[in-house]
Amino acid sequence: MQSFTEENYLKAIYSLSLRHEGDVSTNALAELTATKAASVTDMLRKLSDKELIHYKKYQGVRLTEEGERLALQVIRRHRLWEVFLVEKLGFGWDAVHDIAEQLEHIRSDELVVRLDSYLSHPQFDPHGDPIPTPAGEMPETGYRKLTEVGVGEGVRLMAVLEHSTEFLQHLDRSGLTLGCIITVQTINDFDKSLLVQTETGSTVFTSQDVAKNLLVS
Amino acid sequence: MQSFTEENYLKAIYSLSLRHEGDVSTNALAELTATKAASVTDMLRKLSDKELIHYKKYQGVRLTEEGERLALQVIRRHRLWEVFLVEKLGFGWDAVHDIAEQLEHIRSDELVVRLDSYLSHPQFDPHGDPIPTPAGEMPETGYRKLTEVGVGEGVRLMAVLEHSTEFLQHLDRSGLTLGCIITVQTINDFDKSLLVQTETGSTVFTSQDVAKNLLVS
DNA sequence: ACGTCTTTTTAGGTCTGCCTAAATTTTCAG
DNA sequence: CTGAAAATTTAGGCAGACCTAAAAAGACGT
Repeated sequence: MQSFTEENYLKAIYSLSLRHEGDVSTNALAELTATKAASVTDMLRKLSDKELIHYKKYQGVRLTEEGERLALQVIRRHRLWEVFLVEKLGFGWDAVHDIAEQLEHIRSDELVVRLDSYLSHPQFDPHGDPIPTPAGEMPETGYRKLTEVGVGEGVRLMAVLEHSTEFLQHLDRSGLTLGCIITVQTINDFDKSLLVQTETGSTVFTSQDVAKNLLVS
Repeated sequence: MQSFTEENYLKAIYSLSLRHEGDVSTNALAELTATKAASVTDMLRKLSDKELIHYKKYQGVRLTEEGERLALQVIRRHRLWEVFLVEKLGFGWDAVHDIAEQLEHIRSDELVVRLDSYLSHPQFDPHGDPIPTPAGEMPETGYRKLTEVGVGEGVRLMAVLEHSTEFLQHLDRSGLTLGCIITVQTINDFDKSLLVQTETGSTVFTSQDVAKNLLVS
């Protein structure tokens, strides 16, 4: 059995290994977990002893099969709870991340099974992220970042990569909601910012920083 | 802000101070929290520094107003989650205690407010225990223990004091459910065991150990 | 290929919550 | 009232997860 902290490290390693090819660095983990590199090294030794990660000193880190299974289990719980908080308790999608960070560590297999069934086996969380299967597989989505879409293309906003309250409230204010259809009107060369048109006809200015966190299909 | 452990000690002190008059002893706390007396002493010093308990060495311990407020807040969360687990997720009343022990420590005021409202402001948990008010007051029930009921008296089973899976499954097997009406037929003098008749007409043998954990009105 | 800069690890320390063993205080029987 | 037993506290330690400072390893420009 793993501690909350260990589960958080596994999740962090998983999510960093999606972001960049190759192994995950100690410094990147330190930043994501808001700790110092030395603390990360301590934990890596421990996770390595438990055979949850492949780790060679100075070489970066990668999840073992078992480590990935556990990481996906935590992510599954996190996303199911987010669905519960939004669908059942009526929280806004911008308010659920921190609470789900706590709920994801509740230990009870039966609870996850029942919650999943109570929520009618949702496939996606309120941010559009796919929910890992009970068997520990992450469904493929094939979404692209909005930054990869060309001028004139019409696409649907499917998911967001950033879950902070600030970012999501910014989207709300811009009228960008999950599932809405948007068309890229202009791409500014010098800063890669975009002008996109929404279903309602209004035009929204979107910086690259925002666009790279929007997934479309 | 308190740690999980501190919250558990506050809850333990609260529940022991209901059981016996006067201050709570170190040993009683050690038994309830499944730790050693020396560890309890450590924690009492800490809680005393935070002014959550009245504590004089060798004299036992009592919650301050603030300590009681916090204890009741934890108990409120525990009982609300138990209602959720039984009413919404379909758990048996014998299976929810351990999960609620974890959920009760989730930190979010908004979550408790929404959960309470989602559950339609329940007054009692699945074991018949009253749910403390948001203001931090424990509702009075006036229930008696079944051991205090005389022969021939007909009463209604309102709550149970013991929440272990084993005890609750025993009640289920005996046909004793919350809300059922029972009549005391016989009290055996030598071991204080009872014969009670249920609504359905069947007669149930009830040892004193069981009867003292049944609350009726 | 070499010195410098960056990254990572090691060494040694803190704080929390637990432990055992020993000392102290309280209780209670006679 | 007193001395043994019981309850409690103190002393000193350990493990988890973090820290700072210093050492070691790796990366890189010239």
